[in-house]
Amino acid sequence: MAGRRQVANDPDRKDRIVAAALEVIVDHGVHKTTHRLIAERADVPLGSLTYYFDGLAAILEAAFRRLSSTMSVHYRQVLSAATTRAEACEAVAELICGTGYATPREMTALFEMYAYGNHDDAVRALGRDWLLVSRESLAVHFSEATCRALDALIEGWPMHRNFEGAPLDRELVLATVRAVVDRLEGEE
Amino acid sequence: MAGRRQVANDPDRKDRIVAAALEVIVDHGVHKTTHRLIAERADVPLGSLTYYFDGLAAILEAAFRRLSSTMSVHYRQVLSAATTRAEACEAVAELICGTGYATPREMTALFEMYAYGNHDDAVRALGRDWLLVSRESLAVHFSEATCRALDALIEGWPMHRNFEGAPLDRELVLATVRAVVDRLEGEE
DNA sequence: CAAAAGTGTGTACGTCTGTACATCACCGAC
DNA sequence: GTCGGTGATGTACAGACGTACACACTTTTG
Repeated sequence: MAGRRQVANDPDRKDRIVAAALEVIVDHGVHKTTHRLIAERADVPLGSLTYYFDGLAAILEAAFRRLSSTMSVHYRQVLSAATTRAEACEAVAELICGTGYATPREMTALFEMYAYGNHDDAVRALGRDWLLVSRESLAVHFSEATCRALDALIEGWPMHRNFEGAPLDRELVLATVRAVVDRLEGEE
Repeated sequence: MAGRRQVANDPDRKDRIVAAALEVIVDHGVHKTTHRLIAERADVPLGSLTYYFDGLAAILEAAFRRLSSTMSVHYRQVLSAATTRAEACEAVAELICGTGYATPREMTALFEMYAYGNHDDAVRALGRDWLLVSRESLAVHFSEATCRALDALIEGWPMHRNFEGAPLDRELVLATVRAVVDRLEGEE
């Protein structure tokens, strides 16, 4: 009978590969992401990639999984810290305007994920999950209808910031959020 | 002196290539878009692509230019048909929920464009232009601040529809649009 | 100790890629 | 007719790609 399994020499090597893959995706785009670029970035031999992963698609899926996981955490943190409706509105504005969620690099990665998800079932599922997570975080404070509307704002507005390059007008964002919340939830 | 220039055998061949490129992008994603796939789809010889375009990047740029042009037209049509504020709100809801703007295939193409734009300056500029066009179309009916908020909704909401697969709740969309407009423009 | 088993790596291979370019088909000028 | 000259194409090629796999190394087993 086989005894205790041996321990990997470098247990977090797999994680390093995934992290490196995400960086390559952000810097070059999925369309120019290759085994060799990732291996170089992660400082591991080329063979490691095929040893730990079943092809490039598996690496990309792991990278995007990491991305959505990272963002979900911050997303939930910001929203769960709010206790009143007013605070929740400010939290939403913070998500839209702030630099914590959706840094420029994360936005780039998110675009790549959305685009790639349309051609890869596993990543598409990841996108759906991410949608549900964000909606659940909002659902603590708002009705389902309001969640859908706010979610659209949270996704759409940072996209514009990404193209314009200029920071968003926080007052305007907050006013819009409050307008939606007041209307759909009923004033106060 | 050289006489009249000869006429191309197939003057709209270049257009066919661009159209085919966009289809390949939608079906396979930019990351799997190749000269050969495009040529096959357009039913032109491989050599035509290098004859008409300076590399794959140029083809992709032309394809995305075609996309944003197509969408701009419909976008403007829907918005310019409105004469009152109420009609303009319904036009915005139509853009978000309707099947004319942002068919599933167009949404996929748009994702590819946004993702690719982060790695190609020409396409990035295209994204900025598209942003300005949509904002100008809205500016006919609304203030600049309102345009920004509505634009975020118009971009963000169809993204969700894309992932959920289910059609949007038109009543909810319309109510949200009105909420934003009423608050930012002042009630009536 | 030797042997076996498992972990990790460097290299080599077949395929596919973008692109250059010699070549062809066609048309107007003479 | 012959002869450029231009639009267009099929092919060939160098390089990059994903991936398989023989091999080396380390640890456990006997």
